[in-house]
Amino acid sequence: MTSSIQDVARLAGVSSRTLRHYDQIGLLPPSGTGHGGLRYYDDVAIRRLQRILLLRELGLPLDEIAGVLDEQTDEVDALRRHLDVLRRERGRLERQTASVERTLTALEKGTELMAEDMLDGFDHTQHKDEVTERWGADAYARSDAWWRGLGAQGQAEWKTRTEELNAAWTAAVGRGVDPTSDEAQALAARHAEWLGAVPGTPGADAGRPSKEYVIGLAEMYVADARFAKNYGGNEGVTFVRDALVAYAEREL
Amino acid sequence: MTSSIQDVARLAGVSSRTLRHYDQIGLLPPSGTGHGGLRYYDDVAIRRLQRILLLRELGLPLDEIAGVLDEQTDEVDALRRHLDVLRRERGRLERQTASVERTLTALEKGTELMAEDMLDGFDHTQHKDEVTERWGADAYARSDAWWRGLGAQGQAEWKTRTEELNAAWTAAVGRGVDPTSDEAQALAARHAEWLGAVPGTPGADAGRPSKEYVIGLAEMYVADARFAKNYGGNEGVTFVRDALVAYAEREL
DNA sequence: CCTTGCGCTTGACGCGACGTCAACCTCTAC
DNA sequence: GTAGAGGTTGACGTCGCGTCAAGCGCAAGG
Repeated sequence: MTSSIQDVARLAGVSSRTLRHYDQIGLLPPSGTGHGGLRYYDDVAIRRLQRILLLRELGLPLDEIAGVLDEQTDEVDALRRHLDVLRRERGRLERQTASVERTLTALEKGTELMAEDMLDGFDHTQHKDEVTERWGADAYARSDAWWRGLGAQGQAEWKTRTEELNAAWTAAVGRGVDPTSDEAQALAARHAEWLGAVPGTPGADAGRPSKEYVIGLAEMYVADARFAKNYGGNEGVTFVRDALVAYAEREL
Repeated sequence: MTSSIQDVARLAGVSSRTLRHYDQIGLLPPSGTGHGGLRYYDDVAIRRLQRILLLRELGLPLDEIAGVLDEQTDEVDALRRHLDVLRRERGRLERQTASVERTLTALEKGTELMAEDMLDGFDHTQHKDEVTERWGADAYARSDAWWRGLGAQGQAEWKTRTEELNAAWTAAVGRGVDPTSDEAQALAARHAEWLGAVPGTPGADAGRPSKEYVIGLAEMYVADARFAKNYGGNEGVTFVRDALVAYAEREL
């Protein structure tokens, strides 16, 4: 009892292209070929196809399936390895979903804030006291003038970037990476560059903030509870500090 | 202040190949090129890169990122759409993980059973009563002889296929597909073919089980509590019955 | 002056599992 | 004779780059 490729395809719920693909890669050669190269499948081939489809349904890559079916690999082993892959992937997606959700709420909060008083924005005047106290009223005045000069559009854009940076930090914290890892250091670089873009910050004229300023700010982050909620709790804010300090020591 | 491609790559924690790719697809053209086509990036380009990387980190495809950055798409909209994609993908992975876990335990249970009395295997003699009662002692005898003739290896393989079929059914139930969908019907086809492979079943000589046998068996599945746990509870077993009946009416 | 080596360039293939034409063949029915 | 159904092989596209391969410009060392 042999069947044509379309019959098999309909029976198994796959496309004929898939069957020809499986033939091409040697996973499921037809049991025979007729006039003009037509492929014919007997019930042995169909049973092999059904095992292939089950394993494919479980997400195994085709070459793994080939290994399992040709007895070169233990099925239970292959499935266990695959389960690891699935779990990691799922974890990645969970973290990514959470990141996107945080970013969305941040953006929405940002647009709310935008409708209110601009000067209550995140990093700018919220830190007025610290800025004037540590770096002088002059620095604050320059920073404030720059902020006003941005205009509504520029301020909104700046806020967006600020929220993005926060979201990136909390995402990195959530992934549990090391503060000295390339990833965290890249974030620290972005953070420093972001700081350096504000004319009031010491060293901004040279294009990058001064080492002392960055380290001082980083320490202030852990000392001030208001920052903890911006960077994902105590764990998050110490992570940010460690990354920033490491970066400042190395690059500034 | 312009930087070379390597400087930017290190700063941002990506490869230079990535930057050239972004240039190629028009996502991030360098701010200028020098002698021999060398790419130079100013701080505007670097900030654009940083926004790109943040959005990429959130899992957005590059063309979506381009749309967002070039203001052709609303950022919040894009993220919300993306969040849908992420959630669906995560759900798929969760179901897949669960399927693999069920299959693994089924396989392990199968190997345990194999070590015990073979004749206590799932579908064979467990149904002895029903088989003899409905289809006669003759059918049972032929089925039994076939089973013994399989030998230890063949019996083990048969059990594996049986467990796989069960796992596929419960997976389909978990995904909530329709009993008349192509997917469920393909499973029903596999189920019928599996039944037809046992010489004792009516119609097996013709290569496929008889319509009445399949429907009768399907109804028996919902009537007998022992089947419910094999196919994922009451919901599962009625699903299996519906799919099998629909298939038998159409194809047998 | 020549070589070595670094950093950069463009160009191209590879991955995974097929979808989707395109161009052609074979058989049947009208 | 011709249209149509169902098959064939061949090749490109997907997505985000990694990874050669071959070559160019420039600086240091022989």
